[in-house]
Amino acid sequence: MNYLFENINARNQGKILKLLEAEYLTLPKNVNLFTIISSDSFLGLVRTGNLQIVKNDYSGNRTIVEDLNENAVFGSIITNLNSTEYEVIAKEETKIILIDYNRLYQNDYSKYEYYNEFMKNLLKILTDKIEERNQRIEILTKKTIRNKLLEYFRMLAKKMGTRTLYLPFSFTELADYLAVDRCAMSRELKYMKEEGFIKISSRRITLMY
Amino acid sequence: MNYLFENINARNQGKILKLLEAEYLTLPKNVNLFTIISSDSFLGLVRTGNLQIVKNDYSGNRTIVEDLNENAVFGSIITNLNSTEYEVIAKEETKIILIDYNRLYQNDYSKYEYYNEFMKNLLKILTDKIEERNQRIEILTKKTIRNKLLEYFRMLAKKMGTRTLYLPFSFTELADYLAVDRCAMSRELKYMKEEGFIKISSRRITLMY
DNA sequence: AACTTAATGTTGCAATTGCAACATTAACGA
DNA sequence: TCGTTAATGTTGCAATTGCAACATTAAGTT
Repeated sequence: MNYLFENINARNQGKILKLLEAEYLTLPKNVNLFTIISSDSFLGLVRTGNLQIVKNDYSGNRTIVEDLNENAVFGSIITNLNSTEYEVIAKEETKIILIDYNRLYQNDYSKYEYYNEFMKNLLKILTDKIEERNQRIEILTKKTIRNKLLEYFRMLAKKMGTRTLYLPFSFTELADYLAVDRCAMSRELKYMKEEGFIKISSRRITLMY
Repeated sequence: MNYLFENINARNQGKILKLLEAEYLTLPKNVNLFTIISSDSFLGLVRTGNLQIVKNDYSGNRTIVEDLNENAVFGSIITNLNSTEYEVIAKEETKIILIDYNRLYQNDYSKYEYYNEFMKNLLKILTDKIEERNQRIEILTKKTIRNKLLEYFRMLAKKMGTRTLYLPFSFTELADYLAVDRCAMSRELKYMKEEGFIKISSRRITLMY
């Protein structure tokens, strides 16, 4: 895991947040961030709780763009939020920090050695975000629901190092993530169970191959 | 466009490249970078020419991960290349610079003020890469070939600011990009032409809606 | 120009999928 | 605990798509 403040002590952390005029916010459960603030040019950091970035497009489709937990970074540096199509929803009470995105670039803080560390961390986080996107693209690129599921399961299993994995979200959300019809996915999972490929009990899935 | 050396003069550019022990390479047409070098932990910069990062997965599918021209940045900071599945192919003779990825993080160059600028540029480039990925995900998320095509055309048209757009790659490559069967895509394009949605002459496409 | 190779176009057909409509179960709030 | 809402499961059916096989055209090479 990469944290924005990795290798930066609490004191310097505070200095950075002050330099950048960071803003502290608490989002109640099920509240959309954009009902509280209007700007979309920020770098956000989840302190505690859980956030989802959700896109509702004109044809009524709903997609989870990101599912964010403690220490996760979000904002227009990562997702173009400048559209009414996006919602940033707290799935539970969530504490966040917002940093004006422009301040990151405007000033030259290179004289503060810890700021350089901060930038390095940010770089690493962005690299990870790209990797996340690449993985999703990898999955979406598969031509059948079964192959999308298998690719996804394979990745999760690899991350966890076992053949048993826990879905980080619900089946409804999984269907969104894979960009397939939930019912069709449910049917495919049934077939895969029947053929002995996988075992499912609630969100625990075991690969049998 | 964002360049790695934006706002850095030639002299300091040279210093940075020296600090980072950058390596200069020329790739002949149709040559895979990995037939020349073995390391995959680098940050690459295209000086002139054209590169494609292509993935061949185990089931024989071929996908263009990236299509890179002058000033484009590539490497494991953006795409996990640590797999024999990837090829970095020069579509024409291409000059590149390679920087050992680890050197970016290992040392503390914050004393060089231009290095901070360099990091900022890199940050901006990564942000753009994420945006690229998000756009592709947006497209791949559409459920029909027609909607994928329309979403893609819409984005290109928006970029160009007109209803007429030029495909940056061939139809075969477009099918890869959209992750659909080329023949099925060709059929769909025919229908769209017949219905008067679009006009096509070679790679120039005009939106009629 | 002749030849080779790559790209594009076309179509029938079977497989996969989305959609709709509904049943069942789980989760949640009063 | 009851009632409500959200999540999950199920299935028929029509639409979409991938696949295969082949024709045509364009591009590249000698």
